[in-house]
Amino acid sequence: MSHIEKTLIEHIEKAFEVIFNKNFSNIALQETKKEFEGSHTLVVFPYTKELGQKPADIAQKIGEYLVQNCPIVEKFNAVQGFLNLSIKAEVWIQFFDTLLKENTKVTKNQKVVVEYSSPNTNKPLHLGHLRNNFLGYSVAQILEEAGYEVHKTQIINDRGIHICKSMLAYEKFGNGETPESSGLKGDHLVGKYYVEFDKAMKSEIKTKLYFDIVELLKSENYNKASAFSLFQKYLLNKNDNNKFDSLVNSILELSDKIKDFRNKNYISYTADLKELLKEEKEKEKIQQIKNLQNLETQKEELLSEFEEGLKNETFVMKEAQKMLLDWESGDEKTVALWKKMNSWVYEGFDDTYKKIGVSFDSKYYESNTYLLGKDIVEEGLQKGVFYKKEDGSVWIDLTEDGLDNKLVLRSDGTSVYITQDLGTAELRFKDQQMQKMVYVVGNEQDYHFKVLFLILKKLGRSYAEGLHHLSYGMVELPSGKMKSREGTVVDADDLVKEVIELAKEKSIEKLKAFGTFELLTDEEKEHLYEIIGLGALKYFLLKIDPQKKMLYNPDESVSFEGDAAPFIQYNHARICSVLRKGSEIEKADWQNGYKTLHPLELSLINLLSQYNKTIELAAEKHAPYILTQYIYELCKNYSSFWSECSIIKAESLEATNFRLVLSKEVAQTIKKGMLLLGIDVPERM
RNA sequence: GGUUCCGUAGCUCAGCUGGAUAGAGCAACUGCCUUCUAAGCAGUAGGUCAUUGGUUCGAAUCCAAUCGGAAUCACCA
Repeated sequence: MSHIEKTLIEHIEKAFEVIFNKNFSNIALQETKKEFEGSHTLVVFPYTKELGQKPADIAQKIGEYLVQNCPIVEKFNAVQGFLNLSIKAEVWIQFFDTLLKENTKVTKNQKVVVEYSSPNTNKPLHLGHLRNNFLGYSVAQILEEAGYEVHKTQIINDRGIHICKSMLAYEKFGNGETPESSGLKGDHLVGKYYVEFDKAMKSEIKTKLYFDIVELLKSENYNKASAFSLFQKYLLNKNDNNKFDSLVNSILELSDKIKDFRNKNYISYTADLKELLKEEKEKEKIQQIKNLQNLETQKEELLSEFEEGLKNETFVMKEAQKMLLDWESGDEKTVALWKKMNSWVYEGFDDTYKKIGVSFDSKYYESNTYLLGKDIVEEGLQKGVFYKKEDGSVWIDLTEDGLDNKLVLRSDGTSVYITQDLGTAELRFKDQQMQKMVYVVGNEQDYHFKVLFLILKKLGRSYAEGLHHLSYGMVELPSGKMKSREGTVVDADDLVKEVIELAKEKSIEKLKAFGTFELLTDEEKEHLYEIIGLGALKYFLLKIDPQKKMLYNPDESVSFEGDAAPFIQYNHARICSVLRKGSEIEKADWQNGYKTLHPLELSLINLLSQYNKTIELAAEKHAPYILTQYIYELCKNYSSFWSECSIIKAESLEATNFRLVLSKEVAQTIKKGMLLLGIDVPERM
């Protein structure tokens, strides 16, 4: 709380006591809305009951008292139950002066581990990873600014069936290709073979027979017997047993039901459910349509299960699964290939991380941690937190906490995802001794982390209370979700390149217009395009509340105007420009000599004073978007100030000096804040 | 079906620990570069805050129900 607020609150408490003979302890002020005069507002409604007077009267009386007795209050206005207070200009100027001198950075004496990025090593990073990376990096920076000791880390998913797919395809079709020979970035090369695998699997699956079966199952005019005979033939080809029998049976039964339902109720596909809903009539019909839709959804689900099942029966898939087993048993050749391809991927990732300006203090690999956690399972069993089923699998009952029963160890004694994460959390704590830990992971894992944290709590881990899942929504395209299989992913490297190119285009004409083009070396220009392009992209991704899914429209691209990074960077560059010009100007004692304060100057001082509070809030909520809002607000105010108030040619030397100092402070705050977002700001643009 | 999250201007989003006439940006329209960088400034227009009910002096905000959308509920990771 600022000195001004404190003084006001003290006097308001006093006023209540003197005028009404009442004591109120937790008095809160709020910012005055722009349309009204003043900077601080007391809302008096909460006190009306106790005081038994009209809100406007209370406001009036307290206002009068404050003007008389509180030395910092200049004047007031009372609108209904709102008492708006104006503070004297010299108080603001003095306040600003102390603001410049004070250094309020406090240390929290706590360590936070921030985990983010966590990619798979079978394909390159995409737009979703960018959101994750920018968020994680920025949250780490903000926590550090708020006084925490921060350790940035990631866990790399470097093992599993997905990597084996790339490896297998590489073995089959790679012909010894390398990043050097192909000119491809390592992660893109490996990603290419991941796609190759998918192609191979699909071509294996796309036999006429397969199509016939699926088509038959999808349609409603099937012949049950022929469906079965086709199906048997297909499976015979695959030399497999008839484990799909029941699945196919269910699908056929559902088809029957749907057909039946249609015939009985005469429902047509064309019935417009939404129209009916709007008019709220024909409720019966609506219900029927819903029932039908329900059946159809069920059928679709079974069908996709069937198709997935068929994929697992392909030769390539079997081979990939064998490869995984080989890897797990430490087969030399497999491990060597795995190492080689992973190293390509890491090189590619490092390039990308470097380009986008994120970094890590440590890395964990799942190949090292996937066996962890079994001792915790043992501990849990002893403590009675877990229980064992007859088949040897270990579970935890979370039904009392509103969750389900959850498996923590397979019946064959191997780890599952959550076992690993338990073990990894324990390992992290051993390594870092942190009080808090932030996992930056997509919201499809909300349930997983709920369970994870709950288990650690039940096991009595000291660090369990400090665990936080920073869950963020998926990045979607106008066409819907990004799917690598359908080729609708936005590749991180491509996007970064595009956005820098775009920045270059826009910048060149601007630079020429401002006469800056000749002042910069080619190297400086390239750097400028990069920080503008990347800045725009980062800001675009960070300014949205993480928990919301966000829409990325490639056609509209990333914004360079308005609420966007270039506008903020532009303000910084502009200030630097005026500061260069102002450095020649004679000094003057603005602290005592500058008496009148423009409303925009006042609000700038006010905003600058809120920096620490903003960081604190952003750190507490793990929310960089709170910081983007603050910086944008600051810039908008400054921009208005810029066009309203002349700096170099101000009305007095004191005014010029004051405005130069004010501008410098704004520029520094912009720079500091933007760096916490991972965005650099230029001195010329 | 259970759980969680979301629904605010044509579009993308703020506001949600209850307070004044619900705010920005984009897109549209009007002005403003002979003056510190116009990636800007000033303005116009655009809203049933999904719906209904409740709590309250006061609800976009809190509670309940309903409607829409998403995620999740694997001996996958």
